[in-house]
Amino acid sequence: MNRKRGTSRDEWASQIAALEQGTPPARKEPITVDRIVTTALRLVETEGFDALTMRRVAAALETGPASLYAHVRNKAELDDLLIGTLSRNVSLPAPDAARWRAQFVDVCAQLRDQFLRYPGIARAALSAPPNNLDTLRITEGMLAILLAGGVAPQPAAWAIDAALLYVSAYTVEASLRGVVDRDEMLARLRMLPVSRFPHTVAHVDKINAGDGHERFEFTLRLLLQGLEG
Amino acid sequence: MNRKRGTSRDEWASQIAALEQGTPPARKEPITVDRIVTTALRLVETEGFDALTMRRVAAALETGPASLYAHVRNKAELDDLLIGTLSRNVSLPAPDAARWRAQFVDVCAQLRDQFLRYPGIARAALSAPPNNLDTLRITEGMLAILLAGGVAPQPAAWAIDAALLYVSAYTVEASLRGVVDRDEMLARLRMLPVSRFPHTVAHVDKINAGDGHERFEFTLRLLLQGLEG
DNA sequence: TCTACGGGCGAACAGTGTTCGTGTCAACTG
DNA sequence: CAGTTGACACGAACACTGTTCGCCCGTAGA
Repeated sequence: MNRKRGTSRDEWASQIAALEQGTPPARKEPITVDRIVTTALRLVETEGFDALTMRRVAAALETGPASLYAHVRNKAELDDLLIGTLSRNVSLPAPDAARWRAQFVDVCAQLRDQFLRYPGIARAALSAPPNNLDTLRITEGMLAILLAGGVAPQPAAWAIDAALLYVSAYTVEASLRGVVDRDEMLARLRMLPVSRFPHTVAHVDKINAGDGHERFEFTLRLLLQGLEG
Repeated sequence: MNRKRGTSRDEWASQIAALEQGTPPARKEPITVDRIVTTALRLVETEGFDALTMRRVAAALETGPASLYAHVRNKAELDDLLIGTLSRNVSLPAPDAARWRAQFVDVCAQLRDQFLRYPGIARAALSAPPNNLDTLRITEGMLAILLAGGVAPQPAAWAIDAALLYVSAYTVEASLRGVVDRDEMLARLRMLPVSRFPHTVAHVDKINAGDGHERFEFTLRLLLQGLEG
């Protein structure tokens, strides 16, 4: 590719080349933050958060890594944008004092499903929490639900914080669960010496139980049950 | 350092050199897993988990990174060893049915303090949980406390899981808290438009409140309060 | 028409985890 | 005591990572 001084001659040549190809102007559509974010999300969805690399995103956009830094300050900022986009996907209900607990659990479940859809992305959620405006939108919605339910502001704020932390930790662990499968871990638990781990081996089946997100909802209900006094 | 074929001549020279120095044989004490772990822990304690690098550990041991792989399979395994060592530092009480809640909270607080002492190491705890024998020792102890308190096995197992996840998430966030300070975040919260974030700005002081680990113990008590029926 | 500017991007820098092959010492064996 | 063996130490390199520098170029404004 001889790129020596682009005169009208080169332009002429590129126009002719454009005629030859199917796509009309063959002009590469410009890189935008949105294109970066959607590309990154697709990458995380298919290959996991560890595969989310500036180079991989750039390659998927058919460019070099340096091009991304005109639109995104950091990889950290990219991570923030991702969890912001995910947060924008959860819908907040109008607070209903009658069923505030169910509403709260539902919001958490939405967030959980968003995180589970993009394996490992919850690690990013644990590194950026309060700044993001989209995250604040969720906490505001949760606060509205709890206050409508008659919960005092202080316990409400702390419960929201705890719930969000739990959702993140739960999804981080869940996306890790794919690596080591259940049966293998169950077998290892059974190998434990009964002398040192009596209760663990006695209830090994209870420990690993929990089809679907039974465990998840159990914890949240436990958290909410103690509220409102 | 001429290292050409170490004959008895070199040995002789090194013995003489040993005489000159204070330390008797000047023989580099061999690398062991323990030395690696303690060095790594010191590194994390002073510079944080991000500074924990195979190269940094090797440099602190005055060697190259390749030397570590004779004793540690992975960096992941090193991380596991670290959280194992930390777990070994928490002492488990003999279950007392009368004060099972306090005992449970105390164990969690011990783990929390261990994690807080080594900033960021909780991220490693979120990536290795159930395999480690030392972690299982803690869950066994917790299970003993809860069962002694009259909690049913299934809720007990789930509550333990939830508590451990919360401790990890809490400490991860806490070690991040050092980067962005409270006042700055509080100021940003006050800038929010009241139209969109009415409850958040109304109770901004409650949100950020919680001297010490008030928030931490609040959440755990909330979790335990719902148990035992 | 000329100029300035901002995005695109190749190349490079400083790190990272990990492996290969070679060295070198210690202890067991004949 | 001599010789071999095997485990450990480690320099160098590989394939990556995030990030920056500086150049090119196309468009917009004067």
